[in-house]
Amino acid sequence: MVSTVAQSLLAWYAKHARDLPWRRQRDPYAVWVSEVMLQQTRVETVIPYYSRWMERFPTVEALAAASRDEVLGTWEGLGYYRRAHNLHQAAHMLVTEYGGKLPGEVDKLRRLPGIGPYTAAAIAAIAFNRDVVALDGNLRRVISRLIDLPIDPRSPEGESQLRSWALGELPSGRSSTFNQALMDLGAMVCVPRIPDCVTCPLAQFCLAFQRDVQDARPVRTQRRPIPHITAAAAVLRRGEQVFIGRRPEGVLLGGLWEFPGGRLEPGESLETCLRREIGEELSVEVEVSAKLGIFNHTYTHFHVTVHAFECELKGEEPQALEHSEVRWVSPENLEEYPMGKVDRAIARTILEHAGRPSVSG
DNA sequence: AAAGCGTGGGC
DNA sequence: TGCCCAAGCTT
Repeated sequence: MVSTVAQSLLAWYAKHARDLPWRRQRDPYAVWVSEVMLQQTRVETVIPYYSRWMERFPTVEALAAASRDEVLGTWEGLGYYRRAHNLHQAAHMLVTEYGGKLPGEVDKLRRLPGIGPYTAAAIAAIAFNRDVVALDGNLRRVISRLIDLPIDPRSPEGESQLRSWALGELPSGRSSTFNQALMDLGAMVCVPRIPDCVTCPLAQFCLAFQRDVQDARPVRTQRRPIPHITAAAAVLRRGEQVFIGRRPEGVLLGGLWEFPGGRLEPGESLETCLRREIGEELSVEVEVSAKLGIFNHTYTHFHVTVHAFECELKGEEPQALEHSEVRWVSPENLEEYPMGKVDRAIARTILEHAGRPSVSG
């Protein structure tokens, strides 16, 4: 028995489903890659990354065989770099434990790094058509409005109400379509701001619409203000080469390469900061010379202003005290080393100073 | 269980 | 401009 809600939803989806690259086949690997890329990331942003990724790593085996820098380099710019690291790790596990095939069971999927409750359910539903609910931001918003949920949809109680509603409406054996239809409805009609209730196929079932409180659903939780910090970075030179280090795993921008440096402490000058940081990280003394530039950036939970300086080494060789790996590289080769936004901007500036225009803006 | 973890786009 | 958001996971 298919509920009226499901009937209306699936009829709408039959006409309006988005044509997305990862929907053109039902390869579990492709579904997995797309789901991980889509975590906290817009569809339009993901599409070009997804295409490049599937070209370079078309199978679990190809991904497992790739180098860390190939993987991170393909991911560069997408953010939340632990996702790429986890994808790589999970590919190794899949090759050794599952013959390179993704399992279709939620509990087995959950054991792979980077696969949480949502992604496990999404793969099980979309790729294997299992009768499970993949509760993402879209479904939380759509269902919060349908049932006029007056509490935080991420709280245990809110989550439980959303899930039991969805399970009750889910047409058995059509889970793949049902879940994706709710996501598309959330992405195109039941959008966060100014939902298009006039064209919504579920308006007749929507309690928030009937009560005209759709703008107040889902209920929002408060966020904390984010601080602003100042930092200094050093471009150490040895002849034509410059110094970079790889950030350790599990920290901000883990696994990516960077120019050494760090956060300015209260009352400290930029020069003192840089000499202190280089001493702590690399156990060498430097002389701070020309300023290369000032770079602003916003991360998830703080803003930063980075002052980059050319620095001269006094004799000794830098030690990798806080980096997992360090290297002297020619500026024209910097591109091969995956970096976050700020360090990539510094790298481009170095190239410009060397009289080579950056590749793109 | 609250906080850390990127980036780009819309208004 | 500054803030909010966009298919979450981990500790």
